[in-house]
Amino acid sequence: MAWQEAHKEQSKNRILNSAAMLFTHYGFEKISIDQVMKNAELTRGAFYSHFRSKSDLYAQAISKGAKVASKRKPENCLQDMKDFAKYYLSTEHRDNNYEQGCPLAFLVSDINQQDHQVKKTYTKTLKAFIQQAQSLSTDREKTLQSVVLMIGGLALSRALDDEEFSDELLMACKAGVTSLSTQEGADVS
Amino acid sequence: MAWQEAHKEQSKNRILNSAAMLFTHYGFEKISIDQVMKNAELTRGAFYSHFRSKSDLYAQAISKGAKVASKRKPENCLQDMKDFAKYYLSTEHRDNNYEQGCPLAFLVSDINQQDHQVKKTYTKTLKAFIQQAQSLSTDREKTLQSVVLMIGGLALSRALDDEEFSDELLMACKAGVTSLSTQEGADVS
DNA sequence: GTCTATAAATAGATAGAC
DNA sequence: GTCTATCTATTTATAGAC
Repeated sequence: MAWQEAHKEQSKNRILNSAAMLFTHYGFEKISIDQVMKNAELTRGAFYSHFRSKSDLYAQAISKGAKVASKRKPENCLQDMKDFAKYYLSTEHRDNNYEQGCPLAFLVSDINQQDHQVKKTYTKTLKAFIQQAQSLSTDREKTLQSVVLMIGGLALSRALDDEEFSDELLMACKAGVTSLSTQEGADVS
Repeated sequence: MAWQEAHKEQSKNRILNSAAMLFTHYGFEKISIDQVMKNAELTRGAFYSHFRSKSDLYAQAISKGAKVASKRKPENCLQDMKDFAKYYLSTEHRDNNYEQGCPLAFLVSDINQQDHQVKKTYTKTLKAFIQQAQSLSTDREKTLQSVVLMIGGLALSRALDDEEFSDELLMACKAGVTSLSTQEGADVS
């Protein structure tokens, strides 16, 4: 790869990381292109050399953000759903103590308002997320239920003003995922 | 009540219904005060006689919207969770064929970005929703899991670009709620 | 209480220099 | 590719007439 291409790739990555962080922390509509670029240590004018529009950035940031969140999870998470849920439904994730939260949960109800490309990318990202969870399971229906308990539970817990209540909700969802994966061991047909 | 007060109350109700409808259909940030007022057949200037700010309207619209959604549900819904889930997780609700969708699901990931009053109202509204579900159940943890499957499942299904996949997700959540309420009958301790 | 008019700020996107 | 400067549109909120 030529020097110029490598430099461009590097800039684009800085913009994407900046966007994924800011969008998950503050929401897509609340963040301007100017803020994204300043955080990436660039200026507004340079933006359009990398993306066609703010919406184009959104789609790519969702994909990127989910990959980063995926790499962050603990090593033993791939062993069973229970460990994965413990990480995903942690208070640290809810309170966004990581650099980026999972876009699937943090932005879920915003996606319906966006254009085709954003919805398409979100759908693809959720499918990959389910695929990953499915590898720890045999029953697709139970996998879907676990995924909804995780993404939905995290999203709901973030909307609440009552920490004790929010904690209770996270715990109930973790217990739900555990229960679903335990049922699999003793499958009844 | 004097005529003037009754008139004011009527105007405020028109604004609230307009806002609850537009916010759930198009999102809070995408809708301007001007659009809310035009839909309520009033002009922008009149808005501030009823609400202190757009955020104030948001909080009250969430509360109002949840009440309207609650009144809409079929008669037999109060009998068991299964019937309630069938209504809540229907494709009609997902596709927003009603005048207003349930704000708890339609706006869930937007709430975290709003001010204290909005989060407070959302929390109170969710608690009332759970209270209603709790009356059909004995196990609080299972009630919370069912509520997350419903609100989270509906929110997720709305973000998807793939109708078949979205339908599958709704079905899995309905099955999850059914399974949870069936487990209650044969409680194992 | 409702209207018209306007203030004041911010946003997405483009133009042109280097 | 990145910069500064600017265009154009939209927004929340306020002022003052009726």
